[in-house]
Amino acid sequence: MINIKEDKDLNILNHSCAHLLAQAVKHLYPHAKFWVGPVIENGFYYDIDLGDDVIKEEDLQKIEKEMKKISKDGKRIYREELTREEALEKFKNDEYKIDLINNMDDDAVISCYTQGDFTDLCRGPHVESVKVIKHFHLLKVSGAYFKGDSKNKMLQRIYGICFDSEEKLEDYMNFLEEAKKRDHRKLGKDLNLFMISEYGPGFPFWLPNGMILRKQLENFWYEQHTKEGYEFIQTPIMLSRELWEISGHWFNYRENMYTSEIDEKTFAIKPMNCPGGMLVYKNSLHSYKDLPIRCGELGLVHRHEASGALSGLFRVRNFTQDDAHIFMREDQMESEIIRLVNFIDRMYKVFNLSYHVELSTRPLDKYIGEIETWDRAESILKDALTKAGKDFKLNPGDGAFYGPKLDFKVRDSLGREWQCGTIQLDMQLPERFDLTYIDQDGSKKRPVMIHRVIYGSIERFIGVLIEHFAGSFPLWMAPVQVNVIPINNEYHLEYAKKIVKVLEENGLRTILDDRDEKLGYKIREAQVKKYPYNLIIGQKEVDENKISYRRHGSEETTTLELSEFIEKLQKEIENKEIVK
RNA sequence: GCCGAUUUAGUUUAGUGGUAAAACAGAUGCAUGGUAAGCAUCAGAGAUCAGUUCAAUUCUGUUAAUCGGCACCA
Repeated sequence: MINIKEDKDLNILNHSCAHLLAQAVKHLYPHAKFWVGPVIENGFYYDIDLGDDVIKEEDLQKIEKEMKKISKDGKRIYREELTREEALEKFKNDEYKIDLINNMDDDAVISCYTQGDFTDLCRGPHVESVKVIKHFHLLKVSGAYFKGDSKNKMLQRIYGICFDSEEKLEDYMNFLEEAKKRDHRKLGKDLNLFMISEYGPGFPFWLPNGMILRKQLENFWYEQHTKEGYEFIQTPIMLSRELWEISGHWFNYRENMYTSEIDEKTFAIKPMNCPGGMLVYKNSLHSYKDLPIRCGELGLVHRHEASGALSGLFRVRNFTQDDAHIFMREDQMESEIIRLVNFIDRMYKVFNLSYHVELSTRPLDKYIGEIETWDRAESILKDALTKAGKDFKLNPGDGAFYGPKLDFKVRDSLGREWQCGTIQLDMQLPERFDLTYIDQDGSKKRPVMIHRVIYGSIERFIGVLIEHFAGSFPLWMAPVQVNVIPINNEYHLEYAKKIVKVLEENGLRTILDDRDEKLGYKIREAQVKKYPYNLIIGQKEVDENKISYRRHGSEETTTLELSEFIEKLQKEIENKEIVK
């Protein structure tokens, strides 16, 4: 997929297209005022103040038409440089542009671009003429807070994208269509993986097929973490308010927490697993020799997410974090983080997921602890990443309130990024809970702690996997692994049943399609349901005592001895193969 | 939570100010031997609460959920 922001030519073209959009909007809505119109990965947008007017989806066509008209007219685009005073004078009736000018550095070059009857304050560069802006499409319209702050008023934002050929534009539109087909919400319904009831917005229900995915992921997780030296716990869903006051959640995370009164005391349902983990650590004394302690928990958390934020399995109100807390000595931090980064990399490779890492640093306002502690924690994370040989993007101010973090972001089918894994250094909780270990010299020392998840949430991770595999899961995860279809129930059912029995005895999730239907009908359904292996059992197979299979997505038929077939599948499962 | 849109059967869609149409899925019967939809019958629907109207699924508003964004975030 093309990243418009990073493609130099397309970047300029899209930026010019944003100006073209603004010009067209100005023609149709003369009172419109413009904030900013930047280029983004998927095109561009422009934020517009239309007063009481509202642009609706159907108005986009009208605006597009006006844009085409202006483009055809083919005016040149002129650059002009201004002094600050000239600029303030020129845009004196436009509070948005004045705001921009006033926020520019003293030595900034102030320039504006003019095309026909439209002038916009802009750094540029731009294409030389509006006539080269031809292959574009306005995609959506939405509200967007002025300066990205929900306390400010809402402007109207129009999104669009522009290419240098009609063909590329069409390709992109086709890509959007294709992406819709792998939307996990649609596939979740089609494949009976999960459901969300209107009685519980954001609270997913897992259906039998989805449960198998979950179970496989959980088993794999336990297996890998055991190998990595983790031990496992389970802490309560609900704990009393005092605990959340100690942890800081009560003051920093209260609006996202569900609470309840029990025996006249306030309890909160856990939005995070850490405080419970702290209590477990404190349950016994620890020697320096025992560190690092890696303590895992598949913990079900509840968070009151804003209604507008909910989205399928990607953003829900209860989810299971594949959490772990690692308690260690300061001298163990770096090696432990490097080890973790590599562990996460290994886990994602199994799913063939690509990702990138971001380092999120101290939030500007909502944080606990000392700035020096934060700085130290941030530099430890940075150094560990560098030593692990990972590139990363800096995400200033995006850390959790208790510490900086490394975020592992995975893309969905539409190119949107979702945070899955995260490594968060917490230099606050050990302090707040007065965690200690006994050092070599018998003195009490404070351990440092990491919170980390790899899947992030099992819910979100499954959502990503559904889209990533378009519902055709690797054999080891697939809810149904083998579908057995006898051609004629009268003659082949008995043999088919025998095969099903052997497959099941060998641990393969098998179903028998013995419905009284024509073969073509059953084959079609097998394809639609994306069963990985479909066995067709007819006279030939009965006579030769063999099986014939067709792999999902292929039209080839292969005939094998049953034992060979089982061996092949077991190998595919064992290796967690991804068949493309 | 904010801006905008949407809501018809289990699913996907049509249509209408006066009896709501279909495909797939479901039930029943018939048909069915080689790789993507056999036939017939049956059953099943306008989210919510109001308003306008002789009459509302259709118009207006409400609430809810969902979708696209924003803000927030795993």
